[in-house]
Amino acid sequence: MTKTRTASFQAIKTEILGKIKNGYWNPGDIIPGEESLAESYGCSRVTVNRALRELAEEGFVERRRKSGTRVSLNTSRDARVQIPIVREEIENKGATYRYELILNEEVVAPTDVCRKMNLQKGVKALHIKCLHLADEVPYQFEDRWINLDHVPAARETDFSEVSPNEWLVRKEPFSEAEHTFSAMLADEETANMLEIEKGDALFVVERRTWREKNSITSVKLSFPGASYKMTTRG
Amino acid sequence: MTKTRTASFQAIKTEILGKIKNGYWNPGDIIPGEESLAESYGCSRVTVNRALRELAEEGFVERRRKSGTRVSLNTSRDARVQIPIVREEIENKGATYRYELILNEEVVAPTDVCRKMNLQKGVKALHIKCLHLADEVPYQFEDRWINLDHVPAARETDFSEVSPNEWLVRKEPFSEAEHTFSAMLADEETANMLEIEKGDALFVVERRTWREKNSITSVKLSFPGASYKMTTRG
DNA sequence: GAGTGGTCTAGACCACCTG
DNA sequence: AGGTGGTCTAGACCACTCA
Repeated sequence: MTKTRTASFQAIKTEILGKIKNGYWNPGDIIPGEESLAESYGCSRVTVNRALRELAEEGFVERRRKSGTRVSLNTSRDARVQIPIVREEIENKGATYRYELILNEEVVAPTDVCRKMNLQKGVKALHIKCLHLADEVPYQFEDRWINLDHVPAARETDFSEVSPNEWLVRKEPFSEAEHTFSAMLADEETANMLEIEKGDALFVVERRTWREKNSITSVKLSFPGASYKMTTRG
Repeated sequence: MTKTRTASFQAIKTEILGKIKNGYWNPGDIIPGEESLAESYGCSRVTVNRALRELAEEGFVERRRKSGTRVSLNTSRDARVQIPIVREEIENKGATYRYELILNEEVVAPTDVCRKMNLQKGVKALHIKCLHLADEVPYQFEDRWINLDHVPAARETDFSEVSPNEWLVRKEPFSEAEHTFSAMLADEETANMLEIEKGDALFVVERRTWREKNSITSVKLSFPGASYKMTTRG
């Protein structure tokens, strides 16, 4: 109603969010349609549309054609996590980055890897293990499988120079990624690699990426738990 | 050029992303202006604008007035993490949720908590410990501090019935939050609470929230590492 | 079938940044 | 000072979904 002079989708977003916050509209309620809101805010429908679209992206409302826009029931919130490139992450801390290739072989993928990457049984894939160091201190142990069907170029790449992480980012950008975070105890191999004790805490990130529904890679990144923190704002 | 019949910002996004992926435009390169792209795609500038705006949000390009749009140098990407409400998380798995209050006292906050919550030394705050169970199995141990200066109502709330998590969400659902994920070994108290062994792996989420720059709460959530996974798509 | 959101257009003005 | 992105408008058509 109060037509803010600097009328904008931003102001409308804030106003609508305010009405959700203070209980004017409750979870599950349907809020007025775009047209009606546009009229009451004295702006065009496109502007209201953008405000609502962004609120929907941020999870505050849910929209459906015909039935309209309603305040989300689900109170959970999205937060953004930055998934950095290891090298950049280390260098941003002012440390010197070093990379060490441990293993690079084309072998038949074990069944759990086949499942994760939608591979047929018995198909060969590229298995790579490597270590990322910050100022010569082990920082991250990487255990990766690459789908050679979709990334054949990986076969002829010299991963002793470039880390598969960076190479893939540059050559094979992904469209979809799935990350799983968990905590576990270090097994012997990982402990040796990271120069910690077997049974120490590990922060583990498992990442699977796809390009147009084609599986590209599946990787397990292990960090010494005490040292790794990932921060996000939400 | 090839005006896709279903011409759309989406198609333009894909096309531009393709040119970034296949190296037609490299990181750091400036890509043509909106007007020029609009002309070559045979669409309006607003449509190109939306495509580029979303690519910028997703981190593929960076935009600045006057200087234009360039392909991002920083290859890191944002992913979205869902931070669920414990009860919903458990119930969504089909398990029965139960909540148990362990501790609820108003005490002088230790220095590390003061620092985290911007409290003056010697100020009292509400300290709550509680346990969330799924089908009677300990699922999450919560160790929380609430700032009574900004949330005085917490003093008179009966947290044996409502978990502080849900109570706060209902009272102040839209505060700013910061999350830190890490892995650590269970200390004795946490191990007892979660019915695991001391030294087992824990997945730890620390969350701090604010309302208008006023610190509300600081909480440490511990999960048995092997059982907790947090998934994200990006 | 009808109502709502999803998107597009053409033209316009503004705000910011850089040279 | 001028170029580029940021946003707004009015009107239009489409697509999905619910009754």
